[in-house]
Amino acid sequence: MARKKEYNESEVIESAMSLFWRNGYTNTSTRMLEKEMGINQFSIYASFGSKHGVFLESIKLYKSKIKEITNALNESENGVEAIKKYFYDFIKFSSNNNKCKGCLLTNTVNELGLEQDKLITKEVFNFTNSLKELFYQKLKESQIKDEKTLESQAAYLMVSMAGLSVVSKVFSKELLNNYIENIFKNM
Amino acid sequence: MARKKEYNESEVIESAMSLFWRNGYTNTSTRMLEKEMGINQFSIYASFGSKHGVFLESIKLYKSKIKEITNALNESENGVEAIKKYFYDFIKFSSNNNKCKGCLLTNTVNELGLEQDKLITKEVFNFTNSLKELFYQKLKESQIKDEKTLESQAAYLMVSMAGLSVVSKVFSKELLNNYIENIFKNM
DNA sequence: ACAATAACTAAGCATTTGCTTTGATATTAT
DNA sequence: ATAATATCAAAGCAAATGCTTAGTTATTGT
Repeated sequence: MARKKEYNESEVIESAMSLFWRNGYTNTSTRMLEKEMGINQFSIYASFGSKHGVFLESIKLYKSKIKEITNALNESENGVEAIKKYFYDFIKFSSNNNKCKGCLLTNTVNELGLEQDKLITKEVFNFTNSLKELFYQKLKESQIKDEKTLESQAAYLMVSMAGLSVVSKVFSKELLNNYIENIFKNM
Repeated sequence: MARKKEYNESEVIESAMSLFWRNGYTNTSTRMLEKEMGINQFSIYASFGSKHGVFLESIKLYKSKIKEITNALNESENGVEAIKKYFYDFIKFSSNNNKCKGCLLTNTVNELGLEQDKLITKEVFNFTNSLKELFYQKLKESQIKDEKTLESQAAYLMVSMAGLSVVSKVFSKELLNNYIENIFKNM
């Protein structure tokens, strides 16, 4: 019959994801993808259909990666301390030779806006909502607080986390640590 | 002698700034600028040299605009309450028919990264540093706290503000209000 | 009135973009 | 071995990008 592919689709997506994460969607050209993925345009289009197709697969991979640290939070029994650890875990997760790349999902929404890529937008809101829910559960575990306070604090932490995912790309580790410590000082 | 310009340079920069603010640098083309500024490419290049030149003028204008709300903070005597007001003022400032466009400076750093446009990067750090300093002064006015705490809280508020300038583009007014209220709950 | 000159319109330039086509190469079942 | 066919490399496509170059039009001091 026919020849076999010389590349592994999930391996080349790993490189693509890394490139999108560093440069954003628009500033990543198909020529750059070609180079980074190590396969040529024909193969990219044969496997993923379009640049956007490669991007969607990259997003999928990203989500599976970040799931590891949300799982750690989910399984922890340290309540609010576990949430704090989640903040620090994220910084480590998104760091690449001492520089944070932020969160691929929030980066994308920030770059393209809420309207341009509805699919990504939906992914982001799914993620932020479940994160808020997760924070709520963990807060409840370690604190005796009324419903309203729990809800308010969970929402606050979620927005703070979204903020962190962006400012982490710019500010020093020192400032970020101070940021996290102050957030949790009065939790 | 010669003919006079039919447009006012600071007027057309107002439109350019608005366009850059909404779409970002890369996603604003010279054709779009032409349309929005109401003058054609020849005139744009005659007046500002390049797309980047138009952008720098837009940044200049942006800074003069945001200065109004930092001035309000500077002149206030309400200490920490004035800082809180600054947070709310910013949201109002960046709102355009009920949608926040964030901060043009942080948007740009976020889009282009710290390396690509050193001039903008410098502007941003000048701004964040003076904002931190301003927060420090206002905290000092209304609180009896040791140097270290003041420094830490000022830095925390500055990073929170930077975070707000980004997340404001995405989350609802309700979530943003809750975010601000929680930040200042324990100040 | 008119020459001088700046501002205008619009066409055009090279480069880069996402994507496609072409034609060769390699691998498979028979 | 060979026919079939999926993979590859490389050239090519139309559209969009930032920017420039004619060539026309309007306003000015004399």
